[in-house]
Amino acid sequence: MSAIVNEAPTDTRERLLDVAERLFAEHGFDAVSLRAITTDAGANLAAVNYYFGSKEALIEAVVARHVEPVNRKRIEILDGIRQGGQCDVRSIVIAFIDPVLEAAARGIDGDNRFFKLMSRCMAARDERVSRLVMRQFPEVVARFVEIICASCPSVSSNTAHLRLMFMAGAMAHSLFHHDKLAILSQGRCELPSFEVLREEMVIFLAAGLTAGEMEAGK
Amino acid sequence: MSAIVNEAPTDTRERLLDVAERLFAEHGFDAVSLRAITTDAGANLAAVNYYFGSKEALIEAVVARHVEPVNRKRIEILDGIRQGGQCDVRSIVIAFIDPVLEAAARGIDGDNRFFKLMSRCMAARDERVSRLVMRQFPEVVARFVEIICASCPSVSSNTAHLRLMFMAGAMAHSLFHHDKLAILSQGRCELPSFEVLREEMVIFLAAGLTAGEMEAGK
DNA sequence: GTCTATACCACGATAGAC
DNA sequence: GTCTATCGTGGTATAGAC
Repeated sequence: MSAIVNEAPTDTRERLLDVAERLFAEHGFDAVSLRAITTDAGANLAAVNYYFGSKEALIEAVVARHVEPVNRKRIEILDGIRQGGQCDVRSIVIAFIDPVLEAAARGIDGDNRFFKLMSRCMAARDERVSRLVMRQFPEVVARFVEIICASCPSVSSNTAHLRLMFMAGAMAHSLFHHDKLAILSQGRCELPSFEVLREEMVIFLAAGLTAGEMEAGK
Repeated sequence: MSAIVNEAPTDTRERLLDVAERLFAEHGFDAVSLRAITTDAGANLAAVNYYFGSKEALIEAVVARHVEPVNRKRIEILDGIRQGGQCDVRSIVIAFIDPVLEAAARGIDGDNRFFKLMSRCMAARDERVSRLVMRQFPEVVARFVEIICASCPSVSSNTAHLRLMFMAGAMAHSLFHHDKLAILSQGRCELPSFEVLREEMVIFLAAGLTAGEMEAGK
């Protein structure tokens, strides 16, 4: 199909990443064969192994391409918050969520490719993605825990860690499965736009993060 | 190893389910081969296809064995709440979470097999598990949405659906990944017991569900 | 009915030719 | 750098033994 067409001046390696990303997001890591990827990318079967070493390494490369900038952006936003002196919980939640939504919006096509990819990773207990997560997330976790504790004096470090985990799970799951709401609700729930979903998420998670805090202040 | 040992008077079909459950939970659906399952269960390779029709159907059977009683219990608890007239959000959250924790506790071994299994399902966009979920969860969703709306007058049906999804995601993710907290936190967070995790979850989720409600009442 | 042996095709990986 | 050939392993289907 897209055999010799060189739509963009991308080299084989990059074409493989693009195709793999699209197929992985839609069908899952295991359901997509290297043969499907290389055929679609107009490359030879052995190309993946040549450029990446293994299917596992390809998966890691596909994921890392998105996760790294997202986490960099998160920390960047947290830095801005700390300097600004403002520490309301709402902006903490937004610092966690928005880089993900923006990364998705940057995607070439309008579908939820990035959400799907991300959520597939979070549930993949496989070592292939786990390793990447373990290497990259400790810093993000530490930064968020720190600012949560600063913003909510009554929340201990242990609790902050747990609440961060709840937040991550809620976000990943809803971004991944929000399009199933119509069926799950038997038509009683209309599909939310991403703007609505984002706002609902922020409200829910901010309330959860501050649970037990006194509600006196704003 | 466990070749001809007939530890319990279980038939082949049940042995296959037990072994598959254990291996799936630990390594994932795709990582476990039918050969590994049948060998461990002391059965022939073709046994899975004979009893279940396919690996996909085996997966569905393994999952359904746990999901069905959990959802039955959830609705049972909700019925009790409605009759009792009490409608505080805390008991709604507990009605959602506890059947899962109890199902896990009923497990033969002390590990988190059931959590892992459940979480693997939630992220599996595969049709194999999706179909089961779609068939079984609409009633549960409807019941929880109904009681959330009744308990929180300012929460619309749409919002209730979304918050339920946040709750599901937070629960699944934290049950699945809580044992990674030590690494993710670089040792700064101690592993919570399930009692602690449960209580933290209830607090967080109850706060999220009632977000925007007036905090006058208990 | 329950189970076994076995054959089939697709998969990931790799060695070596070009 | 790229491709072909090949190997071991995966899920599946079936014929037939008990």
